[in-house]
Amino acid sequence: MTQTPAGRRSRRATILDVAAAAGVSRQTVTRAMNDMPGIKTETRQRIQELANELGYTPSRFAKGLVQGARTSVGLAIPDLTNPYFPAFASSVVEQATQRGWQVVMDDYGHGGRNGLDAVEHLAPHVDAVIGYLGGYAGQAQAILGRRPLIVLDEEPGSAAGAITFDYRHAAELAIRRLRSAGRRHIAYLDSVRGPEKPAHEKPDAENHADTHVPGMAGSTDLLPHGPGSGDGFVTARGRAFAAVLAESDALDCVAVAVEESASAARTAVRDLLEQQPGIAGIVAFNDLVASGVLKALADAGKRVPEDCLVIGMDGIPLGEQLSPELTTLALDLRDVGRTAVELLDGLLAGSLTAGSAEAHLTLRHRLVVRQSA
Amino acid sequence: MTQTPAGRRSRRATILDVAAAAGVSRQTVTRAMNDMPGIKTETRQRIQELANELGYTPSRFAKGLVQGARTSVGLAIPDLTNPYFPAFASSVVEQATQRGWQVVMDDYGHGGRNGLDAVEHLAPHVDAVIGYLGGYAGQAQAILGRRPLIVLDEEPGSAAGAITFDYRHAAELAIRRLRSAGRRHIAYLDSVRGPEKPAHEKPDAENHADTHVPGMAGSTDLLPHGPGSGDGFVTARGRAFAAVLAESDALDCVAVAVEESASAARTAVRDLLEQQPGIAGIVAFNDLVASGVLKALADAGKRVPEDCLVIGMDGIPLGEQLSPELTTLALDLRDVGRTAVELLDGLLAGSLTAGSAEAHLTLRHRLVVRQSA
DNA sequence: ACCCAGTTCGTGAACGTTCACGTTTTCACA
DNA sequence: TGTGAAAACGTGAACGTTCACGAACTGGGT
Repeated sequence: MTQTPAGRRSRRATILDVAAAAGVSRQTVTRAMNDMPGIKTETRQRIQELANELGYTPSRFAKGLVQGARTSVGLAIPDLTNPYFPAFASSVVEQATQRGWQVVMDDYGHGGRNGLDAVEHLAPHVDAVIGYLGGYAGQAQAILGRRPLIVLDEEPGSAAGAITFDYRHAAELAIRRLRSAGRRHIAYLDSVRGPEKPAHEKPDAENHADTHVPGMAGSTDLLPHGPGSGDGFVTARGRAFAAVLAESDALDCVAVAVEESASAARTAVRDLLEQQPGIAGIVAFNDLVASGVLKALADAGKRVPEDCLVIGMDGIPLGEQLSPELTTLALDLRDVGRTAVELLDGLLAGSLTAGSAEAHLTLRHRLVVRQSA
Repeated sequence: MTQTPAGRRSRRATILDVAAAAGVSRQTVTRAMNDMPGIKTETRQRIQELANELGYTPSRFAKGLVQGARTSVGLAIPDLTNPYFPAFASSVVEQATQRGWQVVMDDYGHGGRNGLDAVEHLAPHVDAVIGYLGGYAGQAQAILGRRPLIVLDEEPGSAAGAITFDYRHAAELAIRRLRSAGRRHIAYLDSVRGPEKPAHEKPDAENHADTHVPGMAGSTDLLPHGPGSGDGFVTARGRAFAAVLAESDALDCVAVAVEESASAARTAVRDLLEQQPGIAGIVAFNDLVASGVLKALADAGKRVPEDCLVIGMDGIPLGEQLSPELTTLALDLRDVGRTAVELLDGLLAGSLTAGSAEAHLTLRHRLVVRQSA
């Protein structure tokens, strides 16, 4: 009937091709393919073999069109290579799979793309998005329309839901630890990465800026003085640390902002120690940076924790493997992923309303004491 | 017209709802939504606003049905939490995105699922699959029918394409290094994870098996004696190491199989060193295991590399942060991901035929010499 | 007033599947 | 040999969009 020569196959086989080959109707093929009742076991097998032979695969589009969508969620992540994200992504995938959802993933860190590009890429294919967008919550929600968006580590704006972190609490834990160990002269090693930094600007690893902050009660003016200023407190984490610092008794803290890598941190701390050898405690933007700090301290012949305490942040698995093992402000990243999916589930089910207070959760770090502090 | 009350929305808005609201036809709405020519800018804007207001999102199913599929590839990965995989996954996503494809991801490591479950879960939604399936290449390809499957670290079987690794070459590199350093008494620390091990069997970290293998030329009988035997060479990596070992001059090698974690490796090596303090070189299944080896050696007061060399495998970023920094048989995981996507691209474009020799690539490790060996 | 070209918009058909029925076949039992 | 119910199978309609084409409207030049 068809003009297609036997050997070649010009277009995908459809259900009608199988039906014709088996001498039955569409519906019978449907019954065979989906293991529905009301069909003889014999014909079912015959059809399945025939389908296999013809290379027939049901069109997911036709199926979705008539059956209504299975939920598919987009997952936007800046960089899987950063050890912070895999545990989170893994947890999201696990939770979504449990619910029978599928996860369309975009790692937008490479090739100069940003969180908004990721959402634009995902939007046509998904019913919702979960992601670390780095400041594009509002615009992303506009692209998605009524479909729920869960942003992480960012104020929700117009997004349907959000998970943020209590960085003030984390800072309090770190500072309390430093003070109870009697360390007065400390440093905060921030990341140069602000929330909306253009992706193509490659930060210079050598070019870091020091800012001396004589901590004194009442002085809360520790936010960046302006764009491009030399202040070392750049990120939300850093600013929270500065704020808590200002409210507490006099601690002498110097802030340095470096590229978010171990090697950049290593050179930065080397330079810092030359200028200020008396530093007795260092809090790092994250564990990756902290690992560079440990290396620099070892280079300088300082003992950790005796001469200088080191506290990291995030609690990635790397920390346990370092020596000394890293004390860190840990986040249960699998818990973060699970919570994000639960939020989304609530929004999709209607038990939660988009933009409501219940759809904005704040999680806390806990201090995991190992060897470095 | 519709019975839907204004406040509630019972079903998704369709293109007809927008058309009715704007007083135009379907086609005009299509033109407006897809930025096609042949429409007044004024009406275009009016329709877009209206669509936004009604929460209209074009059905991806209807669109796909009429336009023909955008390629969507499934990515099956055993465990994103294992630092081996993120770089690979990230690279696959990057390459796929560059081609305008989307990636549906499944991390099947949690909840007792295996590679076959992952493919079953992905199959209805994708046009192809790339993945580490751990021995299910054949059955997975059967599920996918004519859709191409690229398996990694596994013989292709009936799969369309495959990427395997030259573990013999890696073993040669390691052994050459050990011998040129004059180390005769060595150990291989394998993983207990065989290729098709049932997922629910949780290996006991304490229960590892030693096997003493007096290396001698000609003795190639180093494969496992049977299921559950105590032989330490369990994995493809281990067996390749054993084979190369047997072909080379006498090296005294003990093989131990442990759970694939740093802590398990640590205790195993502790025990091993008590029995055989003279071990002067250790090759580990992967870098994670190697990091445990480093800890155990430090515990025992051994200096690395003076007293004992340590060589890891995979070249994950962790290795650089350890002290001493880990010498390792590195794989460029981004390259692996890129190659997998290129293979798939060739298969989809027809420039490569499924199951052909050209569709089976073998990549090699290279020895990255750092401090530990 | 007329025509023509270009612009703007509308209509039938098709994509491939499932759903809700309706029709035929089977078969055990009276 | 009917009979009736259950099993097996078939048919129109619908899902929501785009494609190919055709119709109507616009405006400038004669």
